[in-house]
Amino acid sequence: MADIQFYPIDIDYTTTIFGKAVIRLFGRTLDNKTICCLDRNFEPYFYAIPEEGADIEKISSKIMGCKEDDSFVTSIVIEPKKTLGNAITALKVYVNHPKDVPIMSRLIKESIDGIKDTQETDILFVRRYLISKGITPLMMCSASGTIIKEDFNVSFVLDTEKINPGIESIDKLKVLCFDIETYASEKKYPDSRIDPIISIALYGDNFKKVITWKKINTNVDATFVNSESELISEFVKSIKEYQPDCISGYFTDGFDFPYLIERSKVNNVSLNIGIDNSQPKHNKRNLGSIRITGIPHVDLFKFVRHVLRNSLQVESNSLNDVSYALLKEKKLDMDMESIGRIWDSNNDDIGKILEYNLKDAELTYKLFNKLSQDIFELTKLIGQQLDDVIRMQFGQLVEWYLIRKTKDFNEIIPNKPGYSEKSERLAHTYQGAFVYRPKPGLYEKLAVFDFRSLYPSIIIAHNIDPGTLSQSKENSYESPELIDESGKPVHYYFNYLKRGFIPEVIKDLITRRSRVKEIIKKEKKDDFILHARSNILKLIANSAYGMFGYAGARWYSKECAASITAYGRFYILRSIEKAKKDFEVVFSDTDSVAIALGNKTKQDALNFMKEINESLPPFMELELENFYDRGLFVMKKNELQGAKKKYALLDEDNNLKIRGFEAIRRNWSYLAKEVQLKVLEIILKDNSIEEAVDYVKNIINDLRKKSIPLERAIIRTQLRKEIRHYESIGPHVKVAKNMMANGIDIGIGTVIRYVVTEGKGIIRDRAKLPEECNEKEYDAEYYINNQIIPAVKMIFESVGYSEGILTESNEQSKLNKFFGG
DNA sequence: ATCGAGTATAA
DNA sequence: GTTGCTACTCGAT
Repeated sequence: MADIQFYPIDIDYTTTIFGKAVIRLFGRTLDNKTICCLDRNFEPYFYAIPEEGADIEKISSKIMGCKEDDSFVTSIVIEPKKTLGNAITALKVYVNHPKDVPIMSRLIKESIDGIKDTQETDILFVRRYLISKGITPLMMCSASGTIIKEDFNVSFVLDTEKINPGIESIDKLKVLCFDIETYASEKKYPDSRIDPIISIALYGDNFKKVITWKKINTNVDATFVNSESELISEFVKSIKEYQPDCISGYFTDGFDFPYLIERSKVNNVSLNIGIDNSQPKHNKRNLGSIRITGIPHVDLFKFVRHVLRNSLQVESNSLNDVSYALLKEKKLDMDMESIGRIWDSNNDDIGKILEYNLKDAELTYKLFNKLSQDIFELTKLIGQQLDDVIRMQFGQLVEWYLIRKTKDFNEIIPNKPGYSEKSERLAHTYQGAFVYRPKPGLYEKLAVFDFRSLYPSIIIAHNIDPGTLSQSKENSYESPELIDESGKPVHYYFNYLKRGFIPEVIKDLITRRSRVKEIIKKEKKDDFILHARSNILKLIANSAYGMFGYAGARWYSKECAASITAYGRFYILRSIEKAKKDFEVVFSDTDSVAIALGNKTKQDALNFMKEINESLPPFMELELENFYDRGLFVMKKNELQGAKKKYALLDEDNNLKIRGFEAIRRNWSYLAKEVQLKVLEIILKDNSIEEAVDYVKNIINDLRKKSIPLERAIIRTQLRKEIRHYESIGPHVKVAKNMMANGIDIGIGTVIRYVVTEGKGIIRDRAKLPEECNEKEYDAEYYINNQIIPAVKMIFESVGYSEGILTESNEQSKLNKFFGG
């Protein structure tokens, strides 16, 4: 008998020759040994819900007799459970093997009278194991059992009798990052069936290596082998020697691993990097992801795209842009078009490829270290596997967080909606947030307040949950009046005597976030990790609201969603009314309100906030977001009224906060964005409209003289659907079609870059790839009339510079003239 | 002019 | 695979 303590890092299951499932927990002991624990004592199960008043004994014995091929029920336990807070009696049906769950569930529903439904039939076995046992990846477990022999790449394997979760967590994983370079013919995307891998770079703790199969002279400390097949073997060998806890890369799900897998097949060489010497596999359930047995595979691209998307200000999620944003470091310059030519030359230029390759692996390694704390936090919060969690989107993260919490509430996890229920739900919408229409113009001395986590705090304060939703007013919170779909005013009621599952769970999230924010405030840290963590908690809490309205969600409830936004409108409108008594209200959006101080003091503003807070229920709070010296609000295009969600603020430290403007939108040219930003800066910081006008005039002149580089004229637009599905062909679709015709691989999500060139006719016919343009081919007049002027026109008009110009006909050309056209 | 499709952003 | 709100361009009519 051996007793050990270890941190589980990766978990999966296999099937014995007797057809039983065995959980395998791969991890590290406290004394840093790599180990594997086998747990044969966990059986898959699901719930069968009997109809009211059904004869449970009789049904149970019928279920026990269910059998189909080699699938069968092993035992049944009658359990008191809850569904949305209501007590029920459920039958916990154990089956022989995870694959039997859907089979037995279907059979029971089809063939046994008195069964209303089955639930929890789609919870994957490993996830089920973690939840049931209370085991959290990266958090210590104690286990006892006997040490047995297995041909795994670990110190020892424990055949576990007992396993229990602990508290302490691992703070560092030994990571190995890698990147591959492949051969490519000119202007062609590499084809994994034909084009070989030419080099692989690895980067870890005190470890770097780059392998290639042509011998050259280079400063890079490279490992030379004789062929691609030796290259792959050397890669495998390096991983086995390094013994990483975790393998990471950038876009390795989408490129490096699929490529390696294909090339190892072509070369007939094994890619057996798994701890059990298995090869990496495409995950059948999560398409486009690659799993390695025993070693979490973290494709950082997935994490960046799913989780950091909103907190990072990047043009794209490419390794280059993300590295620059997070590390202030860029990739090495390399013309990817010439990579094949360099390789074929057989000369020492190949060293450049190796340097470039190694740098990519290094950047990934640095990114991993930068993000690892966040990734670990998220993993522990959600309580699922590292390589699962980094591939989840917010909706899934919230759902799995909730699923894990059901155990504490004895709740049965609701089923996902079927196709017809989902379509039914999709047909229903509800009203969202309130947005105040600002009066255009320049303002001095503003105070901006916002409700701390508005929707989550509303959910907590009013116990909003599908389970507390009640027909009667008695012992209930009454939502503000809202208009239902038939146009009738209604109220919804939420019982406050029942314990709301989701409100309680969200309370936990908010409390955690408050703690993080306190640290940031106290230490005045501009720590990216703390900010991101706070962001993660906020976004997960906010997504919990979104989930109520999402048709595919398990805890969908339109009534809850509609009540939450109704409460939101109620509280913000009430705050606006109150503010109006003493201040001018400038803008408001969902959870924020801005006031102009006028002849009042900051303290007056803070007193207003205090008053509001005294009238709020517990857990809701209005906070000071910041004071601003100046703020600019603009009018809508061709209209005198103010534009919503579009403003620029200058704080007391001279920082600009810009929202909604073209300057921060991707699908405008760099030039227009830069000009708009500069104009906002001159007006807000230097307070000189004339200077801003001069600046724009100069840019327009430069454009006409073509002294602005072509690169500034590039417009970037993302493809949001398959090209063949487009009804209307805009410039970016046209360019995309041309690219397709030239054999360039593009699809949903590709960001298309184009430049509008000179000539006659509609814009799409003049849109070209930047690479296919001459430096001066761009259409200066297009950029003046369709990019620069629209971007700055309403700014100037809003500060009264060319008042009245809007009412004149043909104002475009007039403004054009005004700028010296 | 006006409209629908399409893209993107704020919260 | 979170929601709803808003503003804008381009192409079609």
